Amino acid sequence: MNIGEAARASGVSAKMIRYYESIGLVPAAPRTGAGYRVYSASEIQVLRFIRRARDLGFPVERIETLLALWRDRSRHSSDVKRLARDQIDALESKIAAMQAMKEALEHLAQACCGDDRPDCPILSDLVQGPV
Amino acid sequence: MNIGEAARASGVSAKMIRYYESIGLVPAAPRTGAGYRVYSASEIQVLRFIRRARDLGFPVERIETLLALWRDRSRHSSDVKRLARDQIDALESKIAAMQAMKEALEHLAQACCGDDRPDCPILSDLVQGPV
DNA sequence: CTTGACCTTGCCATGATGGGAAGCCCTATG
DNA sequence: CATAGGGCTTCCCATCATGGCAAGGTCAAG
Repeated sequence: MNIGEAARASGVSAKMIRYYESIGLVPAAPRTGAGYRVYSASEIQVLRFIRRARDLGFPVERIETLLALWRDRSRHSSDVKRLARDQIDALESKIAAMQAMKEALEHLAQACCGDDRPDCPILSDLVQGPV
Repeated sequence: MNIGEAARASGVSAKMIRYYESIGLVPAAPRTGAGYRVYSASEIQVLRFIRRARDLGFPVERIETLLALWRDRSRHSSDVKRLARDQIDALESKIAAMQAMKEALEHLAQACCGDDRPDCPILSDLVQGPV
């Protein structure tokens, strides 16, 4: 299986597969005589694992740990759960920060009549700071 | 006022002030004979404006537009309001995406007993995909 | 044998920010 | 007056994960 096919099968772009290889997240794929990377079903599984972990917002660095746990048959599920909780916490704090921005903006937008006149509490707030 | 003082007064780091100048977000500051940038109160105001807009999550590119509207005395507040609404929408969609990640993870974490045994629905999900 | 699709590597760009180095400048203190 | 320390300058590098492009090799089908 060539890299393009592996990309289609795993949902990870060929570019990213090469990148993951370059940073050591996945082992270097064997090559054909012409230098083409060759993938088998188990590699596809790993790539899909990575893809799904990325979809859950895990940074690549954490995925390394997740993969190590996955490979470790004597792992403790508590370790996996802790990683998940950490990720949940990270997401929560980002969400909270953005929620705060959104609410501040909503307040301002609500106060702005949004017509043809120049007066605008949004700009006033930006220029003089929150009251 | 030197750049360090301007940074302290505006809450924008000296590094960022130079960056904003380099990308044309703020006009080039006048220099002393020795080449030091010099800032006056009105520049500080602009920098503070930028700082607050960044705090509300506006990307620098949008701030350029906000600054233009601010300077334009014949602006329509509706234009400002539209930018604010766009930013609210952008924040909302990012929040929604992260919220979805968080909920998916919470489901998984809830199903993981988190003990010394290796069995873990989180890893199972990553490897075989959401059911 | 040609054509088109695919692969390779390598470089550049993103966005906003920080770090650091090399070197110049200013001020205060001894 | 000399020197030390802190501030300024520019320039380069790194982040994080991803995409794009270009030059060149490869493979398969017609």
